[in-house]
Amino acid sequence: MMVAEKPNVKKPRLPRARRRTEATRQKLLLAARAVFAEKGLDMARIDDITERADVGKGTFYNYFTGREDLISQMIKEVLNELRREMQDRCRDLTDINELLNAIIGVHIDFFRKRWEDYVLYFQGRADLHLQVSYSGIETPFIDYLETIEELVDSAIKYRLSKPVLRRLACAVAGFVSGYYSFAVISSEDEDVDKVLSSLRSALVAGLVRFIREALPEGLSGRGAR
Amino acid sequence: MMVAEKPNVKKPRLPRARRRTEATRQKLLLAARAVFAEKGLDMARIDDITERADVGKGTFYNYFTGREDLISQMIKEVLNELRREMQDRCRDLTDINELLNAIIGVHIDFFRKRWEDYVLYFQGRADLHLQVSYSGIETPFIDYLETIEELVDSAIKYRLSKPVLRRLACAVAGFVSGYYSFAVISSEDEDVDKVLSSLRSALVAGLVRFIREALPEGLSGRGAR
DNA sequence: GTTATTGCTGACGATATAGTCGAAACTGAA
DNA sequence: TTCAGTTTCGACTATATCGTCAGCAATAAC
Repeated sequence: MMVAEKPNVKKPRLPRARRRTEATRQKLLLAARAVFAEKGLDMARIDDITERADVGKGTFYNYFTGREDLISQMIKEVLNELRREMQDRCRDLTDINELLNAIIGVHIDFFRKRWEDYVLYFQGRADLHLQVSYSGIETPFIDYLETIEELVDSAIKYRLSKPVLRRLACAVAGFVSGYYSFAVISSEDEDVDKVLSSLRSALVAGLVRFIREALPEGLSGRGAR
Repeated sequence: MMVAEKPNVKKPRLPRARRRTEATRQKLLLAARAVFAEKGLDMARIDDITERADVGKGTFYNYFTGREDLISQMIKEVLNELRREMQDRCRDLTDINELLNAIIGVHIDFFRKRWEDYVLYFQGRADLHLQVSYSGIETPFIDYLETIEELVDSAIKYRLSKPVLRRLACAVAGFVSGYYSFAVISSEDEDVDKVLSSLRSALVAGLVRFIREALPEGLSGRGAR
């Protein structure tokens, strides 16, 4: 007893150490999320992050080359999670109406549960408008738009042109984040998500009409219905 | 000849000097606009601004107590102009459909002509989500929402409740800025404004439906129509 | 137990930026 | 011209923050 499987281990590749370092990385990311939501991407000091993560300052630079790297990685991760959730929830929706509602719904749920990530998403997007911003931020957002496009595209029989799909994606993504950002600052006691849901159908109705008009002839969703 | 009106001047209050200092202030504001659009609110150094305005550093502090003050004033001014243009263009529109289209149209025109102000608008809004941001920024945005609400309210016979109006305002403002922000980063060669206009009617159609449902009974615009 | 490797630390040097302030330039009036 | 009031200037100080690095601690290998 208590003997076997030692000789054949070869290289389990530092299982415990590996877990430990991954934990530190997560501590840093978690701390960064909080600090970013508190002070913004630019005003957050590295010291703030390491102190909140309760690690030495040097440790930060073991995991990231600097603030730019950190932000780029975080945005990439957040957007990937958002994309994954969209894909999961929309996997087999073929009705365009349902699909759009689902896409927006995913965003609502996502933002509600993860305020810090929403702030990151918004701040990152704001930086996209600048002439000099953090590098490596743009492509994740493009990929994110493309995911929406793919979902819409696969739910529509007739192919929409690339530009039209892109417009739809911009409209959906823009509307949700835009509405949310205003609602959050102006209606304290209201249940923002609930309300957003009611407006959601308004937008969806409009978008479906937009799609119908963009199609060559009738035929919107999966068929005549 | 060349004599009169000297004794009675009292104090025209330095008309020329006044103009001169106002010019300096404008130089600073103009420079700040450009620098903010280039580096963002936080990363813009005061030196950047004064240098671009071609004034000494100390001059900056003659006009503003610091960066916070500058940003607060700029956002206030930009939003006031936006509100004024909305009020001008929507003065006597009583059809809710037309009105919503006009409101969105004003935003499109405004943003197109003034990229730096759009960036400022967006960056400022992003900062509203933070726990610590520039002070004095929030109320201008609320006022701006309320202007939209007033316009909508005055175009509808039946009174909508305050929360419903607020939701509409958030939807309109959020949609335009949100769509714009994505469109601008993703479709280089496209005419963003043109496209936005086409999507605009989609949103408006949805919103009008939303309003109809929120009303006690029929009666949407100025009458039966 | 000893050694090698890897991860963690926080004080430190270098740099960058905010805001100040006394002097200079300018303005309009007399 | 002279003068008082006002505006501008930019060198300077104080401070804040970055990123480094030499040493320490924890872990894995032997």
